[in-house]
Amino acid sequence: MCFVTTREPADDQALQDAHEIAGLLFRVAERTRHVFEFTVRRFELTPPQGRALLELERPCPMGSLAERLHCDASNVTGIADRLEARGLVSREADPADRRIKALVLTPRGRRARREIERTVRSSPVMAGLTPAERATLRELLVKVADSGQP
Amino acid sequence: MCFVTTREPADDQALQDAHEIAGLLFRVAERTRHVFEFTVRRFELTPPQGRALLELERPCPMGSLAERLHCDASNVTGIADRLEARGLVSREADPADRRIKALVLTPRGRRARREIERTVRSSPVMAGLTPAERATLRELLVKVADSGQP
DNA sequence: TATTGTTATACTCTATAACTATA
DNA sequence: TATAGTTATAGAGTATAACAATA
Repeated sequence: MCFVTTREPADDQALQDAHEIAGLLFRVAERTRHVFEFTVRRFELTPPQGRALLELERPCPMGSLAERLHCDASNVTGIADRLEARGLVSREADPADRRIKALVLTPRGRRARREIERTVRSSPVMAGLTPAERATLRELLVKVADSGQP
Repeated sequence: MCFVTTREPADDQALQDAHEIAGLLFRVAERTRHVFEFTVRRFELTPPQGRALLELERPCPMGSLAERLHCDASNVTGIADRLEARGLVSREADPADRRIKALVLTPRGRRARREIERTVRSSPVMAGLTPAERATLRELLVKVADSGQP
């Protein structure tokens, strides 16, 4: 019950799969985004603020943080202002090059970060998979996450 | 070379996998988000505008679109204003209930939507997988995408 | 002169609340 | 009165450009 085309039906199928996977990844990404927004809102944080906090497991110069967040350096000033105003991070000048200011989590910031990370990692997004399926998904996602340019 | 703990080592491993998968999903989601932002910027659209366009494969009342975008209805007014100003959508009042206005893609909006969808679907995110791996990933993502509340 | 971070500006997204038109 | 969409408002994210301090 299957009319085979005259050229590379297997490739066509692979292409179809690729398209569908991209669409699925998009859906899952949207859902992850939504769950993250909901998560950080419980800490009265916006998504960029929450992402900044997650990136600050270790102290990080503001410019480098801008790169990690894929945004202009000038934005980090405002984000850092708001996090600093709430006592979650502090600016610390680099003794060697005083132009550089690193953002450092305060004890309170560390607690918030730990809670957010814990919540994100226990997110319900992949409930409904068996342990074996999760292991397989893990392997495939590692490949996906590592492929291409960051 | 493996000291087994006294209680459910398999469950512990499953839990570890779940945590790692959540982290990986987060990374892949971030990357997908970034690729999408880059994609729609080539059309001089913002991510919410691009997402709105993707949702408008079929005409859709503004309130329903707000639900799909997970935002307040008042935001859709502005997004629709900007898309309409650029000739990508039009508002069409429902003859049966004239409070309802559906957003409808213009021919130009359909072309833009088609291009964006094509670009998203051919995104390089899952390059580096074999056809068999893609098929497996597809199945698992279907489960993930369908599990839990939307 | 080049780099790091800041400030000024403008635009968009977002939620809340008050409003209009329709039902 | 209830609902769909709008408007007003305020806060936040974003990029660009001009700026200060430091190198």
